Amino acid sequence: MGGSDTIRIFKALGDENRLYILRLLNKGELCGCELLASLDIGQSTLSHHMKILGEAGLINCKKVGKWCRYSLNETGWEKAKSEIMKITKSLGE
Amino acid sequence: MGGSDTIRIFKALGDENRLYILRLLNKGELCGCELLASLDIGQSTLSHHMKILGEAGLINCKKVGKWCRYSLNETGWEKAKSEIMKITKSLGE
DNA sequence: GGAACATATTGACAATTGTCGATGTGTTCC
DNA sequence: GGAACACATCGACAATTGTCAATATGTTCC
Repeated sequence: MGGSDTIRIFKALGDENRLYILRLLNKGELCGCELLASLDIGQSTLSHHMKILGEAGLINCKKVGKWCRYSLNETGWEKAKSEIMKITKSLGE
Repeated sequence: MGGSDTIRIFKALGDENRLYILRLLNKGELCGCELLASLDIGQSTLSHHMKILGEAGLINCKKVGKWCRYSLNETGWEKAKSEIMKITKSLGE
């Protein structure tokens, strides 16, 4: 069962700053300091959010020198989609 | 913009009991007392969860006598899907 | 090695959330 | 009307969460 995996994903999506971060990453890879410039939160808070998004499988962090190049990670998104599709299968027939 | 609407939806999805309720409703309409029998929470807690799901546009409540016939509501689900599709548009190309 | 930078971790705190028991509201049926 | 039932609301409380400042870790470049 995709039980608590799925919960973790939707929890991760249920925060304004995190959703905003994901919308930014949709346009391409970004590092933490670039994200920080677009948000109104401290660096430690951003780091915390990135951890939650990473643990949910929604983003990746590719280390390049002292930077993290953050990008969307397909696996978490696929789980979210498939859960929604499973529940709404009976709708719209 | 579908801003805080979307947040409310994902927040609503990010709870174990609520996700379980939605999976049950996927199989068809149910009233509160039927849901209650399948869960391990009190009646007031269930009512609270149903309110959150309703405000998120994920379920409907069709009043029939003293019962509520709860069912999935397409509008919330469509918003969730479209938000996910929008963010992941750049993936899997 | 040391300064400067990017990110992670820690500890503290306020705000939000999930839960409960008790009570309120509205309906059915005797 | 009154009992029994389904659901909603209220007030309280513990657990979780988002945030910050301070500090730690790891990297680059002089």
